[in-house]
Amino acid sequence: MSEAVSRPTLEAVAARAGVSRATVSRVVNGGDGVREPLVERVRQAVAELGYVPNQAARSLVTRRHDAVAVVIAEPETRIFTDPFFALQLRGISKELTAHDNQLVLLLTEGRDDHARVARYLAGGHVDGALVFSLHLDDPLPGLIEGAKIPTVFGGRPGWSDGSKDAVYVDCDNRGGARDAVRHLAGLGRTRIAHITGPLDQTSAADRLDGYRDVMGEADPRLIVASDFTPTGGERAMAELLDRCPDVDGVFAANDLTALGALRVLRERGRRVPEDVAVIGFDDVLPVTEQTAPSLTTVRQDIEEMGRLMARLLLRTLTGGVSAPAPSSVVLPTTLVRRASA
Amino acid sequence: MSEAVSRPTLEAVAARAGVSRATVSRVVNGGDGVREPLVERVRQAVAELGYVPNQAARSLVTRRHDAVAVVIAEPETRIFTDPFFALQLRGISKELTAHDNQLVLLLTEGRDDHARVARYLAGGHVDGALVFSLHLDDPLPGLIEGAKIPTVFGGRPGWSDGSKDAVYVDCDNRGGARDAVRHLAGLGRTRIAHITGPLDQTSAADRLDGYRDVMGEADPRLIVASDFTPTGGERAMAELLDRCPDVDGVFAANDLTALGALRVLRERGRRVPEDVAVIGFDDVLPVTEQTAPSLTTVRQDIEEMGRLMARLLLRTLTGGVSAPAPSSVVLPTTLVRRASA
DNA sequence: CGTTGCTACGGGAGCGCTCACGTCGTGCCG
DNA sequence: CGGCACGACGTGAGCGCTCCCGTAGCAACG
Repeated sequence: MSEAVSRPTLEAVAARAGVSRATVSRVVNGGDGVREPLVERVRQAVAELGYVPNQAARSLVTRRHDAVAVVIAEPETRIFTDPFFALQLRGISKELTAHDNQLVLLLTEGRDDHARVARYLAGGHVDGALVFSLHLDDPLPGLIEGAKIPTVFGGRPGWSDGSKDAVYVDCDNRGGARDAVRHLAGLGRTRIAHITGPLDQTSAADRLDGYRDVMGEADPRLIVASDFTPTGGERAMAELLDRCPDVDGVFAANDLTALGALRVLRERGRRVPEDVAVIGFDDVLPVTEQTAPSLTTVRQDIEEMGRLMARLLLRTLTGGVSAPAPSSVVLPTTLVRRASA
Repeated sequence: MSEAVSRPTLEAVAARAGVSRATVSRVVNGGDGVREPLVERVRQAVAELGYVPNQAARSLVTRRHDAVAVVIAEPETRIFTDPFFALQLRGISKELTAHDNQLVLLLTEGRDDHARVARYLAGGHVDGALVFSLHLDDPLPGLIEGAKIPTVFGGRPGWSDGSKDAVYVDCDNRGGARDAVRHLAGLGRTRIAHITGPLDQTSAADRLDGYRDVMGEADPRLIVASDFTPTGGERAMAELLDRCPDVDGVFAANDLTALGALRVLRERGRRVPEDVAVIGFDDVLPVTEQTAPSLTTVRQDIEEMGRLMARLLLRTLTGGVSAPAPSSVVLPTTLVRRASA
C-alpha cells in the first residue's frame, strides 16, 4: 500500500471540533442547517487535520460518483491527427471540472474493447457517459443502452433502430455544407466537386447531403469518397483531377482533407483560388491558418460542443429521472472566408 | 437518481448459489481456494443475476481504486496540434486497461487548476499519477510531492530542488540530437543551425545540448529559439535565413518546427535537401511522411513511452512500499532517413 | 405557563464489500 | 484407529460515509 498514514476521517474531525459526524458531514457538504460558529469550528478542524472526504465511502451510500466516462471509439488513428477530439475533450474537461466531476477516459480499439467498455459503464463506476464518433455499424450504442446509463453522444448517432431518442450534440453539418457550396457557386464556380468523409459517419453523410441540396443531381463524378485524412484528401484530389480536369471548386469534407487537396493542386500546378477554389470544414485553427493559401472553411465551435455535451449530461444527472430529458442540440456553423475561396 | 433497479449484491449472488458472501468474493477475485464445482455454481449465479462488483464498496476496504490519474499540464494549445500527447495517451490507455485500471484525465490550464489537481491527487481517488510536460517553473511537482502519491513523469522533470529521485520515462533527447547533427555533418554540411524548442522544458534543452556536443562553440547565430510549433518554426527559419544566408543544414527541435521551417525554405526558394538539409525530431508519422520533401527525423517511440510510464507506475502500485522503487527509463532514438536530409 | 412548531444537532443504522478468524471435514500419519 | 494438520468454507466486524429520525432547545402562541 502506498497510503502514507491513514488519513483523518469524519469521526476525527468531529472529535476535534467537538461535534457529531453528522454535523461535520453537513458542513462539508455545504453547511446548510448549521449555525455559523459551529461551521467555523468544523472548518477549522478540517483544515487543521487536512481532512479530505473519502469518495469511496461517500459513493457507497449516495450512489453517485461525480465522474463521467468519455468514450472515444475510433479505431483509426484519426484521433492522433485531428485536433477535433482534443478540442472537444478540452471543452468537456472544463465543464466537468467546473462542476466537480471527474473525467474517466475510455479509448477503445477493436471488438473486445467494446465489451470492456460496456461492462465498465454497466458497472456503475460513473454517473454518465459521453460517447464519440459512432459509425453506422458500431455495436457500442446497443451495449450502452443495455448499461442503462445516461448518455450524450458527440455527433448525431447514425443507427436506425431503437434509441431514436438519443441525446446528442452536433453542428449543422448539412447547413454548413450548403453554405460552403453556395459560396463556391457565388464565386462563379460551376464544376464544384465534393470530397466526402467516411460516409458511415453521419457528419460526413450530412455534409454530402448539404452538397447535394445545392448541386442537385450534378455530375456524379464530382463526388469522390475519402476518409477525413490529409492522405485521403490527396488521393481523392488526384483522382478528381484525372476524372474531371475542368473542376473549378472543391468542397472538402474537413480541413485535413482540404489540406491534402491543396497539396495535390499545388503539385499539379493549379492555382488556388484562381483555377480551383477550395473550402474545408471544421476550422481547426492551426491547420486552416497555415495552409498555403490560408483555407476558407466552415467553422464549428468544437470546444463549445464539448462543453455543451457535458452540460447536457450533468443536467440529466442532477435532474434525475423526473426532470425532462434534455433534447439534442445542433449548433450553427459560420463560413470563415480566407484566401482559398 | 438514475439507478434503474438496485443492482444485485454479493449477498444476492451468495444466496442464489447457496454459499456465503466470502466464497462469492473469493470466486469473483480469482477463485483461489475454492473447489471447482462451487466455483462453477457461483460463476453461474453471477451470470444469471448480472452481478457486477460495486467498486466503491471494494475501494472502501481495500483502499485501492484501480485508477490512475493522467495529468496534462500544458497551458499552451500544443496538446491540440501535436499528436505527441494523443500517442502517449494511447500507450498509457492500452497498458492500463490491460491491467484493469482506469484512466482519469486531468487537463489543467492556469494556477487554480493546479490547486484543484493537487487536491484531487491528495484526495485518494486514484492510486497513482502520470504527469506530463513540466516546465521549469511548474509548481505542480511540489504539490504532487505533498500528495504523497506514487507518480511517474513523462519526460525528465527539470526542477532542481528536492525530488531528484523522481521516476520518469524519457527518450534520449541529447543522444538523438547528436545523431541528427552528425548526420547533417556527414552530408558535408558545415553551417548547421538549430531551431530550439521552449528551453524551459528539458526535452528542448537536452536537444540543444546534443547539438552543442557535436557543434562545439559554433556560430551562436546558428541557434535560434522557438516553441515546438509550426508557426514558431516559420518565424525561426525566416530569422535564420536573414541572419545566416549561408546556412546549409537545419536541425529542428521537433517535427512541427521542421514543418514550419520547410515552408519558409520553400517560399524563399531554397531547395531541400540540396541547398539546405532539414531534420526534425519525434517522427510523428502523419506529419513527417507528408511534408514536401518527406522529413528525415529522429524517431522516438512515443506510444511505447506511454506504455512504459503506465507499467512503471503499476509496478510500484502492486509492489508496495517494500518493493524497490523502479528507476527512470530513457529510451533510445533512431534516425529515420527520408528525403529532407 | 403549557403547548405547539420549528430548527440545530446527535445517534444509529447500513451502503457492499474484504479480510481475519473460527469451524468443520477430510486425509494422513504413527 | 485416534490424533493432528491442513484446506475449504462460513461468520462477524468494520472500512468511512450519509441519511433518517429522535431529541433538545427556543420562540411564539393561546
